[in-house]
Amino acid sequence: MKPFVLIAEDEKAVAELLRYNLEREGYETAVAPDGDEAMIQLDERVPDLVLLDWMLPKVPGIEVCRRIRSKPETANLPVIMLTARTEEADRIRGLDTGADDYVTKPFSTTELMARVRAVLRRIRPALIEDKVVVGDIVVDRTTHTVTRNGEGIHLGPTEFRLLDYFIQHPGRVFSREQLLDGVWGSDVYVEARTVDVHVGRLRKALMSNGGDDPIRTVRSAGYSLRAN
Amino acid sequence: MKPFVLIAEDEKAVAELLRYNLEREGYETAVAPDGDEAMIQLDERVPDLVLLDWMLPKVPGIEVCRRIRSKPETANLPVIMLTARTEEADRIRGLDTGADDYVTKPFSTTELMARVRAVLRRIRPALIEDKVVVGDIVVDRTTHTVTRNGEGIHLGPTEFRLLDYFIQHPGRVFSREQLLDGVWGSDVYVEARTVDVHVGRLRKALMSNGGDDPIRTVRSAGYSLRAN
DNA sequence: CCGGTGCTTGACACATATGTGACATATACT
DNA sequence: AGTATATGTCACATATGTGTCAAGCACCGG
Repeated sequence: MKPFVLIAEDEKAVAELLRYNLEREGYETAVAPDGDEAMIQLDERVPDLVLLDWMLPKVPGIEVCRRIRSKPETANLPVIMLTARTEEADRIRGLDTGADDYVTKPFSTTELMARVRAVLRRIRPALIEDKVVVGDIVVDRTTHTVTRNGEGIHLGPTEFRLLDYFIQHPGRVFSREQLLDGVWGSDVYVEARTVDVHVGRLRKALMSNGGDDPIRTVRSAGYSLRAN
Repeated sequence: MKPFVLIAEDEKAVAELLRYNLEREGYETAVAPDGDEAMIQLDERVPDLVLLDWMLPKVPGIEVCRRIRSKPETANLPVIMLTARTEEADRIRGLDTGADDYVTKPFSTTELMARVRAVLRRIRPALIEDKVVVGDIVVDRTTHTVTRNGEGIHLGPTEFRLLDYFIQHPGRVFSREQLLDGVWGSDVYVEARTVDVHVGRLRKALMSNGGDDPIRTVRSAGYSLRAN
């Protein structure tokens, strides 16, 4: 069962970005464009996590958060606040209200995804897979370790995140742009060709013990992890 | 290649609502505020689906629907009628005219989205699904793979797009010009004969495992994928 | 059965995408 | 500071895909 995330955010572009990234990391999502809608959806189905915009139309995010905490069935529901305000005072008020984490806009997608994972791991450890296995490759997020056929493999940070990204959806082809977005973050600018180099490094590392190439090149489309 | 939906609706608020929700779900949209405008836009570019208001200024929806059905190139175009009238008689008249579905205002957005998906899945499954099956051929867009009778088939980028295009409308015959437009893009100039070569390559690849030719040559008209 | 038109297909020159070693910086650790 | 490790780019070699042509085949109407 996929973790279900409610996105309470009125800016369409931001909501879409969140939805896209969450879904590709294997979450189920719903979007509420204002505070009222958020409350309605919360009544319909309790999510596993709420991403809550601070300034939400109709009912402000902080009020939504308060109401979430006041109802018994959602009292322990993890909430991550999104806000454009950077003032420390607000931050403290947000955490006081019971938000579990706090991210200021503009945020890096990869960072937010990491926070989402972190919060869920803390509150609902069972929902998050810490160890993913595809074929003979094992990725352990808690220890930051990769093994192939039992043998440990050393990967640099970027190669690790790259493999971690691929392993979310084995077999699926990702364009260089998607990989740059998901692995490097949508805010940094690097050449698309750089992806090739890192894929090459990842390949070399994964094949260092003699196995065959687990990454498939799809000409004019991108790369994918062999599903099997 | 997003599904393209034409919204023929004069009430701006409703049209906006539809547009917002459709675009959020990954559709491309255009709005026509009256019947004349709808007909003009239909001539310019044939959409994948039309949302058609019953009471449309200048040319009423039911008449637009009739005209859509009478033109060969739009005869099978999916149409969903929107209306405030709830009378059974109208409903029947609407379906008689050839609407594929019928939604009464006020409608729930999620319900309408579900109907849109349902109609498109029925009429043009290939637009919605990321895995399409025609006969013994399976095209998977997410993994960029093609299999026939379970055996993997390697296609170059152009051949893949060509097959993907054919599979949108199994059985339908496409002229070389249509294929150039749809597969290569309307901006590049290549010889019509080139289509022949690529069709040949696609055939060879698809028949490499011994199956029979899934593509039909229609002399002096073009090519089509055998519907079954 | 013949001629003509349209289609198929192998060859090939050219275009484009990808793989990879080298290198100059950046960053982290001691 | 000094060392080790990572990173992003480039340049060039290689692999793969593309468009065109032309010779030969298939089909159709007479």
